[in-house]
Amino acid sequence: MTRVLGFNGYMVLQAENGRKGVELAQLKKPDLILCAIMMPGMDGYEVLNLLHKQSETAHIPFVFLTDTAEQTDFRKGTEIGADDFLVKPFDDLELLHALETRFYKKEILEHYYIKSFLSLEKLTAGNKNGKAGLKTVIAGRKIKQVKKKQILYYEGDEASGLYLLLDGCIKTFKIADNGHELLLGLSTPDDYIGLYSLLSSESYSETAEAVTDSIVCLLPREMVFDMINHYPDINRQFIHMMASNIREKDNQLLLMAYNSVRKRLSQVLLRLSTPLSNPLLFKISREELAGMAGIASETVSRILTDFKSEGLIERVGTHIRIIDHARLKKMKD
Amino acid sequence: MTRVLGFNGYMVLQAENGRKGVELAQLKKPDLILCAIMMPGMDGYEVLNLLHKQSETAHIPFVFLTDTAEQTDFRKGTEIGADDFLVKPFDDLELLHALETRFYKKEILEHYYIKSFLSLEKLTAGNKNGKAGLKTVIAGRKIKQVKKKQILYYEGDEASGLYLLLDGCIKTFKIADNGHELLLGLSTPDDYIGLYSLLSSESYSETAEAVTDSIVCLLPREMVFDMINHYPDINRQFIHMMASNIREKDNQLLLMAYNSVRKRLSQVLLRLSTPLSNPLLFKISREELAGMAGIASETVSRILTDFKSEGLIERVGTHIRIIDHARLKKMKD
DNA sequence: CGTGCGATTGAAGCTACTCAATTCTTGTGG
DNA sequence: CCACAAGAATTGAGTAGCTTCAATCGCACG
Repeated sequence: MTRVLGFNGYMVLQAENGRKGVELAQLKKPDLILCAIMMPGMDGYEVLNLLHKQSETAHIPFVFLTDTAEQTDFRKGTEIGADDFLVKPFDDLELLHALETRFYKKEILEHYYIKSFLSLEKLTAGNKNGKAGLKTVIAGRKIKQVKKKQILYYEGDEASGLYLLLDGCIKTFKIADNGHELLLGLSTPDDYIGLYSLLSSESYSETAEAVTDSIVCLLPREMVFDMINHYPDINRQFIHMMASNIREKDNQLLLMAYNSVRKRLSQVLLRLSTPLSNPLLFKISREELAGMAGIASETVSRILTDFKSEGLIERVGTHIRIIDHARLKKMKD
Repeated sequence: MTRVLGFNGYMVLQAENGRKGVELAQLKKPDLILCAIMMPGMDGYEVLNLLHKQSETAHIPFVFLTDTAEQTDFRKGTEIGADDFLVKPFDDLELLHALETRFYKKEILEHYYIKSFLSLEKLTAGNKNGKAGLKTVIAGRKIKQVKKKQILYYEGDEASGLYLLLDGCIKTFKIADNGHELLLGLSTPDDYIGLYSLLSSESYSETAEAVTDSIVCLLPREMVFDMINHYPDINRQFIHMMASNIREKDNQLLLMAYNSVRKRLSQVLLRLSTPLSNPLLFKISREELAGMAGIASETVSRILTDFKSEGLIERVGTHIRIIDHARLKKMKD
């Protein structure tokens, strides 16, 4: 591989084991890292983990090399921040192609890199001292593309960090014994995902899945705690976010407990109509609506038809447009 | 009044208006304050509010003087921390009696004063520097008795502070349109009440009512923010408390949305069995159980009878004893 | 020792769920 | 660009599970 890459104009540095590889990466800061998963001593996951804890090496694209025979935990790798997997046997062309697409994608993500910086900067609005410090703290954040329906993390996974959604839409949900899923959050750009799990324990308490193709930025666990401890503004924002969230959940709890599905669905529609880009027209699956309101998807269909005939909403294809916002709000039980 | 009190061995200081009264109180730190509600310029509520913001004057017993004719907002007064009301016309004996009971009660509450200090100290466990500072911060907290069924605060009231429950039991709930109430929290000694409302906005988002006679300690708004800003340990504890709370609420939401009332009630019973002093035997009204599980109280009765015949619980009078903890946990939908 | 509130039980009715069939959308391959 | 298939949405029928209303019972408190 070293030879092939050298012929093609790449400059290659080698390390004979995991520990030396980490040291080399920290010293030389390469443009990309290729790393085997199965290694004696420190394995690939550990290498990745270590490099991601350091802000100077966290943003370097990281590609795992793995054998077909090995049972590879792709999910684990993706979650802790691997960018790609190269499965042996692969020929020279495949190798080069993989690296090229990786570099190409990195370029695309640069745009979002700036965006994530702006979002994070917002957190410290008004705080002059230490802003330079924040820059170095957040310099090492990792930007990741998530395809539609791809899982960001599963309930029970180790909470590796906090996700900042830059583009797209991500839902978090829990699954009940009977297989129904309840949507807990529907995140839009600039929202934080997994904050509560990160702050309360070691593992995620819900599953996060991309509703549409999305771009997220992963802030590693340590970085988040650093931010909270060193930046009072961020601290305050997080506290405020959590406290507001609790109030909202209390309201939802009340709704779930004592209101008809009609009312619940109307509230869900209103909740959706605020944050989304086009405030009155949006596309969402019945399944998802059902998950948000805690009802069966068939019932959603029925009620939406009722709402339509009552002139509250309009259906444009599978899109929904809210017509009578006021009357929807005043919905009786 | 000055004359009567003087004859009876009290030393009395007078102020001609609200502003001067505040200054005098701050300067002389009296053992008790008598204050009219209706006054030109600064009214009694404002006086009380100002004095409660200062830790040196916050703990001084405060008694309002009011006319029968005046429409007095007793609730508002009690909530912002008044200890008693003297309604004119009153004779000398009534005046003296009121003051004596006030001083007597203060003495009783001294015991709880120490207890509240210990609770607060727990928050800073492990933090050595600045503990002395904390002592002065929390020195001015106010201890209050709340009788059974008395309201601590109503939903919508201005969030004047955080309550630390020292003794008794307090429930927080919201009321649905159809009149049903949903219990959001059942606090036992050492719990904080109203934290989320305080941190997220100006007003309480739920109602708090004493289930049994209780003793609470009011930490004024400013004091709480001071504590959060200056004591990283407290900050961390609060963040952790909130994050855990969110996770718990998510679980409840899931339960409410997709589980049978049987399962919901079983979970509620389990939830009750952990924090209470006697872990397996407790007394709670059907109404309250219904409020926690979000179901009708009649249904609670029915299900409890079922549980009993299935050997899961036992009813001793109106008390409930959990027999088969394990089977209750594994309850199918 | 009575009284009143809370708990229990019964009966009836309705909401929203499940299962199943049909129609509509969307994405894919030729 | 169209046809087709797979999945999503809608509609229908039947029913379980809870709620509501109402009557009776029993415990706890003064």
